[in-house]
Amino acid sequence: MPELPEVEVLVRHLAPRVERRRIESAEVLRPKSVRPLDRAAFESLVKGSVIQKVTRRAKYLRFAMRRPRGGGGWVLLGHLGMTGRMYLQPAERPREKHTSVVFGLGREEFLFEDARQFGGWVVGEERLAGLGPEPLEAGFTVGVLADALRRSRQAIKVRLLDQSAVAGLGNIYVCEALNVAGIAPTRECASLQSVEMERLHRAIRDVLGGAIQLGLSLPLDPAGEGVRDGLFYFGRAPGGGEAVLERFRVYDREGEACPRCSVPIRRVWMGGRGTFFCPDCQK
DNA sequence: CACCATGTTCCTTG
DNA sequence: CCAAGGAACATGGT
Repeated sequence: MPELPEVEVLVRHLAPRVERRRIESAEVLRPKSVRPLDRAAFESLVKGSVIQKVTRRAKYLRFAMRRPRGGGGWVLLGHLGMTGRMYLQPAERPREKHTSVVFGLGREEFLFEDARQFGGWVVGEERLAGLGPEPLEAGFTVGVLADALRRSRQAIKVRLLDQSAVAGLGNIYVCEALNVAGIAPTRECASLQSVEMERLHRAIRDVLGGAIQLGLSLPLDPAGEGVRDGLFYFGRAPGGGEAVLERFRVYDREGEACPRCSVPIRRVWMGGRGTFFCPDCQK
């Protein structure tokens, strides 16, 4: 479930486990998962490099790398796409069938697995150009949001999805934030009043911040027993149980009662995606 | 079999 | 230049 909160939780999980470690070997099992280099060039670039720092920008994981023996620094971006996962496991454990890229860290392997192959690794950070502000940083003020929306005639749902006004929201959290803000997804950006802008600004921060807190509160890698670390099973109880935690107010809840006014949630098609909202309290 | 899916990029059309 | 819409990517779940 990789939108900003899931990536943030993953970064915080991975950083202390991989920073300062040297990648002893690199194996690209699916060439599609690395760009712009081919498999061999990517492997030789990565091999021997040290992961210095792992941070997040929008939905990207940013790995600050350094070549061995005083060599130069470079940047590797990871993106999870729709189904990507990154985790560590003992080197002797069999790899999941969709394992795409493997970094050998001695007794452990750092794996990138991606069934649909929409994600992958990118050398360099050109992809970060053009991204809007980080919604949880101090620089993301109501004024910044208002400036990004004021002149747009697009529907607010579509604009928030495209990463240039605000970075990191995906289909789920756009629906959630608009519900919390009480704004219909079909509203033209330029029509938002300043009170609505303030509600939206707060809603974006609250929804993303709350999801991060939830993610951080869940146990990851319980006893190392799972093949994966459970990070992307937010909606389920730890250990792979079936109990689904109450997470979303409107996303994937067509026909269910709006948590605020109990009117059935509706689903429409916008920006090429299913869009969930309350027809009564989102105006 | 049909339809849906957390993302991004590219292309066409208006 | 902007906006809208669709397709593509490849696979799995219901």
